[in-house]
Amino acid sequence: MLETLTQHITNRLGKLPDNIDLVLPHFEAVITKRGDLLLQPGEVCKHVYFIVEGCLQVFVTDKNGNESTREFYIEDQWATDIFGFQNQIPSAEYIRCTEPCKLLRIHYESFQKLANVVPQFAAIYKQILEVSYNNTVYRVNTLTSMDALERIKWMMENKPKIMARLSSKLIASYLGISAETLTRLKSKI
Amino acid sequence: MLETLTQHITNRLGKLPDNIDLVLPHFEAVITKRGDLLLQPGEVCKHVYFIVEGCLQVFVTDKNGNESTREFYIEDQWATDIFGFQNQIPSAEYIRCTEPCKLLRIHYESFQKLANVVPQFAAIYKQILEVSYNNTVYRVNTLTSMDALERIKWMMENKPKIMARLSSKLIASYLGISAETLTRLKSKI
DNA sequence: CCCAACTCTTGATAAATGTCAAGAGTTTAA
DNA sequence: TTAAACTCTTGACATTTATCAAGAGTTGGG
Repeated sequence: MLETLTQHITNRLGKLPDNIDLVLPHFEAVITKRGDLLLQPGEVCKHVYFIVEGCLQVFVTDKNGNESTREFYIEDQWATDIFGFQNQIPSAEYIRCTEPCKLLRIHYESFQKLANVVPQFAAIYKQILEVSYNNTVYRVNTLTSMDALERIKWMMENKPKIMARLSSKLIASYLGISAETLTRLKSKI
Repeated sequence: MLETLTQHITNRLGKLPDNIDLVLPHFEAVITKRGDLLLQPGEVCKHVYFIVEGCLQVFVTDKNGNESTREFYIEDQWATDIFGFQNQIPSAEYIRCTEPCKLLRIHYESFQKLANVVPQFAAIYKQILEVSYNNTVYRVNTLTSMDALERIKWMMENKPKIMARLSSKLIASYLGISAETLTRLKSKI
């Protein structure tokens, strides 16, 4: 599994950093089942997860227990509750495996150490932070400026893999609509 | 105006950095009128703005021309379209002064130079990026998991200054509802 | 200081989306 | 392999929110 991570780092930096051996030992393999929870509200998020295989759903629940998905992460991506992680404060979110997963996780202390000691690691973190922020900004703008049908079309164009891979219920929870509305509107396209 | 920025930097770093004189000369004062646009969709965002006095609205428009506000920024905050700025690509957003403003702006080239040369500047940027990302994550979660009334209450508790300062129309555009709905629901609290 | 332009509120109505229910199809885990 | 648990779709209906309109109040730039 570490080869996947090595490849990911190489791709991001353009070359294999010579200090890669400082980085890899800090990662621990985790094998999960479908439905496993990696984080629950109130819990302090101790890890950042790199996805070798599988899919993670980051979500919250409302007063009625309905789930709203903030983001899905798949192969070659990183998932965590960044703010809770960086500040080591209780999270408001769940992280769940939507399918059996092969993950590599790095603990808070290791992460901070690498970020301070290995400039390439800090650089990758900054890259990911900027892209994540941008994605979330985009998401706010789609949620406030598009109706349900437009958001569905947006997702089909911009997240076709996610759209094809996950159940309607999960997709609907990402789009901020009910599963029934998703079914009905899809037939109008 | 530069004193305000100096104070801001001191507050964030805990002390006045000794290389502050490397930083300040890169900032240029901008005085605006109510309604002035600092950025329009399609334009490449060349500056980051520090608000000494006033309020900036970052928003998009939908197919009908309705405005959706992504964020309001007030005194002692920074505003820009970070992704468009960092990648120097055309923006999708507007930035507008909701009132006459006193701003300090820093140009893209200067910003990159300082981020590379002055570690404290890079640190503040990282801080702001993390907090901005967190705010936006929170915003996605409120937009998808709360109804209009809950979002209004959330805003009254979490953004009371913004709520008191801006018109209903602007508040509504931030909450993702019409101004009429805001009026009606406010009377139910 | 004044008036045109904006703002807030309220009503009537329309449109979008949610909720509940039920049946057929599909998947999963023992 | 099979039963139980999900999933998808559709219908009927309820609820939320938007839209359009109009009048009273407020404001800010000349």
